[in-house]
Amino acid sequence: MKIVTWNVNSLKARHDYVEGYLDTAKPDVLCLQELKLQTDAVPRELFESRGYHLAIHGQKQWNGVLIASKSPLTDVVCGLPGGDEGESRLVAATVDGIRIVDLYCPQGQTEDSPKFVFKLRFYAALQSWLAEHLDPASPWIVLGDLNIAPNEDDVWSPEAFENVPTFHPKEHEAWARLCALGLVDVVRPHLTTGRHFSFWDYRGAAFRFNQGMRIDHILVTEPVRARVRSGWIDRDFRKKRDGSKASDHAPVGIELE
DNA sequence: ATGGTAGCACGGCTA
Repeated sequence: MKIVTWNVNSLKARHDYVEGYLDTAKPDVLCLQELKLQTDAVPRELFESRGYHLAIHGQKQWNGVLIASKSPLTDVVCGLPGGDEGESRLVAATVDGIRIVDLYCPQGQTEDSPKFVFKLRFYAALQSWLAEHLDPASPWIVLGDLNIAPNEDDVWSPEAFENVPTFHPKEHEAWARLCALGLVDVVRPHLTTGRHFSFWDYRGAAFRFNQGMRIDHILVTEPVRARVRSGWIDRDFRKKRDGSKASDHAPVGIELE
């Protein structure tokens, strides 16, 4: 069972990329972020013609999340109570007995920005919501663009990102609180060599210089962790294809037994 | 040099 998370930076602009990904990678579950489309504007046929079921929490212009799954999706929940301030940043569903939470967490802009306050509030609400619903002894997957680089080797320059959102001590505390609920990063152990990032800014030829960050993650509870056979980042999908532009994020995936 | 690029939507915000 192959499960993938991908911030596509507009599903409309990335329609052909997603199509190419579905047909080559053939994920069983594909969780997308930054659809930048209302729910009824999502091109359902792109997924349904390939046998996927959909759970969509869309939004015009910004945000928007979606779960596509070969197996039926049940108990769909949209939105994070008390945390998302009406923005579409969380969709959850159960697939083959696994609870999957697809997240697009706020980016935070700068340390002194109201956006950073929003980000920390979002994480506090996420922590409360998970503490209420998640049982660490049951199979859960919390994934998506979490907009946090948890370790020094998850940013291309820890010096440049000191006290900067996405690599801020307060975010590292939020990350630690998530892990304390019984969640563990199952991708990182499979990235054994080099600097492995999932996001590269469009500016400054960052991808060419591999000046990126690892901010897209897959966290799981123990029953899922025991089934993980591999984890990876599909770096090639950050490259241009047939002259069309890529998302600034690459897909991140795991394979379950 | 407070830059650079992309997407949405057509001026300016967000990332």
